[in-house]
Amino acid sequence: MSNRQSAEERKAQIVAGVLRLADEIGPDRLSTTDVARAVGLSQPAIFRHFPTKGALWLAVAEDIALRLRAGWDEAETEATGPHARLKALIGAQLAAISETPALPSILFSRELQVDNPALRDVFRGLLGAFQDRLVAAIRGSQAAGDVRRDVSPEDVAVLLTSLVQGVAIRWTLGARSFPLVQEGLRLFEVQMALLRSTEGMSHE
Amino acid sequence: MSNRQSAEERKAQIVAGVLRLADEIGPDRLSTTDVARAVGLSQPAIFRHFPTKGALWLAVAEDIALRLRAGWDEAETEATGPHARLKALIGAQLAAISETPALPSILFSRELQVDNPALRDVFRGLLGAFQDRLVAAIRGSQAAGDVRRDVSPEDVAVLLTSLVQGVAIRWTLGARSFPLVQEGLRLFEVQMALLRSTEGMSHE
DNA sequence: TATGTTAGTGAGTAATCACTCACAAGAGGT
DNA sequence: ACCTCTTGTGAGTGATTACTCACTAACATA
Repeated sequence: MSNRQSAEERKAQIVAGVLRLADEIGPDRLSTTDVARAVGLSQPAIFRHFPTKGALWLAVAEDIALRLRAGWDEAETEATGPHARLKALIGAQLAAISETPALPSILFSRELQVDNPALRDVFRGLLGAFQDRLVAAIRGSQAAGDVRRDVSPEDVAVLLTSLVQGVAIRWTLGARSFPLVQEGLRLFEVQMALLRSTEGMSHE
Repeated sequence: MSNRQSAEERKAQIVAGVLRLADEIGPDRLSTTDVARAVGLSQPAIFRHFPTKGALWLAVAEDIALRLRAGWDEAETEATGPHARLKALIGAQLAAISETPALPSILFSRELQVDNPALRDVFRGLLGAFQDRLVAAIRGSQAAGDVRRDVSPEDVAVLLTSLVQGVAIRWTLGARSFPLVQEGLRLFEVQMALLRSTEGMSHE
């Protein structure tokens, strides 16, 4: 009846199924029965591949982390110049959310916030890593004279990640009725125009 | 054994209990049994006051809406001058999140995102109303020459709400290890300094 | 072809969920 | 004291949850 597959393939299928269902019915509503049906397995088969539901979530988080970091790497290697690098990083993050729309919800799921501290650590580390890359890119922009030097790179990084998160929240709550990446990058340019202003360049 | 109380008081107690528990164990993890125990009632007593759990959530949303709007009103009446008005609005929002820390989680709960469209409408309306107040305040700031006129007030409002949400996310994920209002207002001033830059004042 | 390993199943488990129902008891008016 | 409305309870409902167990069938290797 059912196709027998290698454990590796099955795990990947299950993780993909969780991500799809987390978006459709919510991360916390998600039951192992739902996952099994989505993948085309019996419910106990899930536990053949993951010892607990928490372990399954951890695998999902690691999959997300992998894809996010890959997106950042690609953005940074392809971009030329400090402004392009910043824009590519922001764009990569927006694209990742657009392709994995369950991401914001997972950030606030009880699984992450309450039940699964390990999951929380993974995402905390991810956000921190993104922040670090942004700070580095912003320092580059400041050195190139593309961003005024009288604001701390850390604060700028926070403003930019906030921008991404804010757009993502509006996108999620607004039934995803506008193109996330496009709107996000438009606002990014607005913010960058503010940061590029010449006043204060020769501070101190 | 248990204190008999008026329905009005009990409803308020139950709503307060939901808000507290939503923060402690997550909005979706929350069961009517938990709520009952928190208030000191039997579990069926909850359904004496609210016909369904969804109705209970709606009452919670209306309580939140009431308090948020009251905070905005107070902020706007007490503030003098366009800058103070903007700052007071942002501060009120930060304070509301700080006092009701379950707020961000509720925004992404399955109850709101999936199960309870009415709840979703309430919060969507709330966010829209806040945005409108911000836009009005920003127009005032632009008229007073406190904010440059070559950026659209709508975009500025989005940037500022994003700032609030971004700080709130960092605060939530970071185990609330920094003072939310203080850090939020600090970043607000950073952003306002960028928006105050003189370049482009005599546009058009 | 024989054998050990691994991916799968069907039938359960105890716990928990929102919600119901018949009934008890406090409070106010007369 | 009596009546009535309202707030409460104890016991129970069927549905759903994560997870287990005994067992089977597909595969790789010899």
